[in-house]
Amino acid sequence: MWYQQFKDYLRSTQLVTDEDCAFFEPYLKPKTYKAKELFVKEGSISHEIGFINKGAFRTYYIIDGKEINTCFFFENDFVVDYDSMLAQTPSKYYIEAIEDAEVMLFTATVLREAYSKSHNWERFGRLMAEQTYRMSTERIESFLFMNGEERYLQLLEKQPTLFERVPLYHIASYLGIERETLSRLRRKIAQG
Amino acid sequence: MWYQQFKDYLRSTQLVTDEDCAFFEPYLKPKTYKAKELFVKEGSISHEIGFINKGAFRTYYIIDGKEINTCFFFENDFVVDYDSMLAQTPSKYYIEAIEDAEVMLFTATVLREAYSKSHNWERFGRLMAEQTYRMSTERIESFLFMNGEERYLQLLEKQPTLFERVPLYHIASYLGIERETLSRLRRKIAQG
DNA sequence: CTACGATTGTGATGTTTGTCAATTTTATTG
DNA sequence: CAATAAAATTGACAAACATCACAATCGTAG
Repeated sequence: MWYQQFKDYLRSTQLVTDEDCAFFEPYLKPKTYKAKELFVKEGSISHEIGFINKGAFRTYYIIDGKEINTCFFFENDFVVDYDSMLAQTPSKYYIEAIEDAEVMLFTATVLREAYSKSHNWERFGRLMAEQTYRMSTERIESFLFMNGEERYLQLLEKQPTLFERVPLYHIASYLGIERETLSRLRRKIAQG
Repeated sequence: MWYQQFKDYLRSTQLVTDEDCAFFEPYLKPKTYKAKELFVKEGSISHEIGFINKGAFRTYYIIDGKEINTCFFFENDFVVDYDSMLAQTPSKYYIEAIEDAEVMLFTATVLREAYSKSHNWERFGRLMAEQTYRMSTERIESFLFMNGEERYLQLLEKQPTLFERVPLYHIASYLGIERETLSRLRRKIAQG
């Protein structure tokens, strides 16, 4: 059952009690997405967060008619335009299912209410924000410290599963390089 | 008086009560830094956070013997290697005073205690983390969306004061370009 | 004022990566 | 299985930026 997976995930964090979980229960809405369906559209303000039971999403923006990926989400991740949700400003991104997906939806309003009502949820929110920040720092550092080749090799090591589920041209744009450049890079590395 | 400035800042956020503030008071330690003095050294784990009453700091790392700036702090900012403090891992950065500075120091331990004791402080922590995350996202986007010239123009518009307090070669490395490139860029822009 | 160091600017040249156009390989669908 | 679409590769060329070497300017201690 979908809700169970969410609950199991929350329990595993050891941050909230069963009682805290129960608060959310009535506000959860299951939803499915077909591959290529949009979760967030550029220009819209994000009011919903999804916990992914199954499937995958990508976040991308369009510049000069070209799609650039900034983020991938998988099982047990929260799919959300965190930035747009936090600031309540129009999203600069699209979020698209790249596989058929099942998510549990809840609204930002409910989340904020949980933050207000429960110190535990507030802490949960802080830790989520801190974790998200650290991931984003890592990404900045990868751009500052490394060149395209090093970023590729690091990604290969850190998220090998990404390469099984996502085509290379999506990964290239995530790495901040052109798909042609990634292709040449891979040949160079393969040849030694 | 130094503490007053910190208190005024906290009040202005409207997130914590006078009582919440009072909790911190006994743990605050004023300290001065001379220009070029280090606040954080690469390899150390950050246990302290500083509220800046006066002065400026920069965060940089060294790669191939070259310093690269990632961040500047000024009055009413918290100077801290947030990443190292959160994860309690050795810092990858140096933080250096670039002007004589006065800060109010407090420890990460005290902050965590405040988080536990007070829902208000926990919320404060969440909002800080969220804000920091958003700033870091903006920086990532500036690298993905823009070239050196566009990053320069954006910085000029968003933080004009930076250019009055920080030499151009520091700004160049913050923008991710060489100082020569920035110089050429500025000439090109000046000429139209 | 003068001299020195710090900062900024300039020219010549090389490297890296992007762009465009085309082709090959792989996956998907009727 | 053939037809078609999607993904990956390749080569030729252009643009952006780095590097190195040196010159000009600015600010400040003596």
